[in-house]
Amino acid sequence: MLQDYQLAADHPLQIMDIEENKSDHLQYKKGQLIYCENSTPLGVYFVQKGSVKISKIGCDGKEQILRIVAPNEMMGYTDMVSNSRYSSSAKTLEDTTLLFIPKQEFWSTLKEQRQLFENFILLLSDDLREAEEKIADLAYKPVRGRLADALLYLYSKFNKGNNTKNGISISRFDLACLVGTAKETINRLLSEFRAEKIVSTEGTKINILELDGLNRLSKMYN
Amino acid sequence: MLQDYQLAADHPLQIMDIEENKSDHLQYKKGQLIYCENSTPLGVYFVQKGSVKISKIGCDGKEQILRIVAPNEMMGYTDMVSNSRYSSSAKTLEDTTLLFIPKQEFWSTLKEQRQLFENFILLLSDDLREAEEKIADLAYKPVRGRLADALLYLYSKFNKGNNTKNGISISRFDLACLVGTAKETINRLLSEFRAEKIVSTEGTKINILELDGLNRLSKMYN
DNA sequence: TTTATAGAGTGATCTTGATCATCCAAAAGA
DNA sequence: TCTTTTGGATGATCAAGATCACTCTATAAA
Repeated sequence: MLQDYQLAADHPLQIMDIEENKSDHLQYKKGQLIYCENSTPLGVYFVQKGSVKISKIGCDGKEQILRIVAPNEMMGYTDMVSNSRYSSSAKTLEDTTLLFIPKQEFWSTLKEQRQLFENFILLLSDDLREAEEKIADLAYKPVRGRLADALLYLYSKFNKGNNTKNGISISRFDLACLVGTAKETINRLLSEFRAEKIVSTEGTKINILELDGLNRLSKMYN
Repeated sequence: MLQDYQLAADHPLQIMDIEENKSDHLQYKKGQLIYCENSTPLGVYFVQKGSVKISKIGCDGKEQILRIVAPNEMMGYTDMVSNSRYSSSAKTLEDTTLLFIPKQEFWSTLKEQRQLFENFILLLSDDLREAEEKIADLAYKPVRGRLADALLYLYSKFNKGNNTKNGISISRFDLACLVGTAKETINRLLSEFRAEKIVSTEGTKINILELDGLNRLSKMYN
């Protein structure tokens, strides 16, 4: 049975010869750890349902979220291809179903198909460009602009098929870790955004009312 | 004539079939622009002599240096393989000699040799891990620790063969752009480092006196 | 030689955002 | 049911680092 997956949003990847056994599908509860820093990568994961945060944790417990992995996206490949330990941790943001592909199988599938190889290079360089963008933003963009960026990022991740109506479910703490700031600062800025009618909140859920407003804020500083 | 190059410090790449014509060697003066944001990549560059800073510039003129490219390293590949405009600029830090390899030639060489393809993937994922490290540092490490990191980074870039004796030549402004801070802050911290006998300075040149001291400072915050 | 100009170095001041301390509401557990 | 826990929201205070305003020195230009 053949199954379509994606290396990333824009790079479709057909993984051939993968039997869809029940055993391949890993079920994780919300908040569960998938892998952690310094453990050894044994393969790659595809998110089928749910979402995962990839983050680095500093000595004083500070966490920086590097990316969110949404359905049909792959995760955990960087450290695996470098033959090094994981340099970040992966934890589910909600109940999540994953497909695990062992290292050997990943490489052999890639080597069989030249196109997949090229797509993988494309995926890595897109990741790199995104990371470099984030570096520049962290260095010089004030938190206000970075929060706008983060909300737009989450919106693009979670509202792909326009299925949910502009709602983002993420804790203030995780949002702070994504933006690279303290959760109190996030609360204060969300209050401002609420006052400016850019977002509304119902508990943990954040509704984007004015996408243009966020885009304007995002561009204000670069 | 065959010539050895490297995709990165650890990934030797033999670029075959490249004639060493005089015309292939581009000479740049110190401070010259090689390419700038939003222009179209036409190929990749190998640094043969000198050094290049890759940076992004914000609206208020703020510059963030993403990496320094030293001899035998390649640059400008990320945007080229993504088929997008340059997302950063490249400017020489000193008089520099480059080798330019056109896009077509780069791809065809890569496709001829499976090993090069794999090395390229390794290079990209190493770059990505380095970028993610930088993201976490920028988010939570104080400038003091980041300056220590930057000096260690520059040391590793410029003192590869242990040829120069621990000296780094970089303007305070460029160092500030690398660390992601203001040049006044760099001056103040360098004064402290001088007082602590970790570095000494002669004009623009920074001499590292205590490599261990820098390593200690770097690890103090993560 | 004299005069600009560029970059190092430092003090004074101000701003952003972190930290500490609560308070409140909702959900979960006993 | 009551109680405990979890996460949101806000005020008060504080500190890291940015900004402004200089001085000083070396090099380049006139």
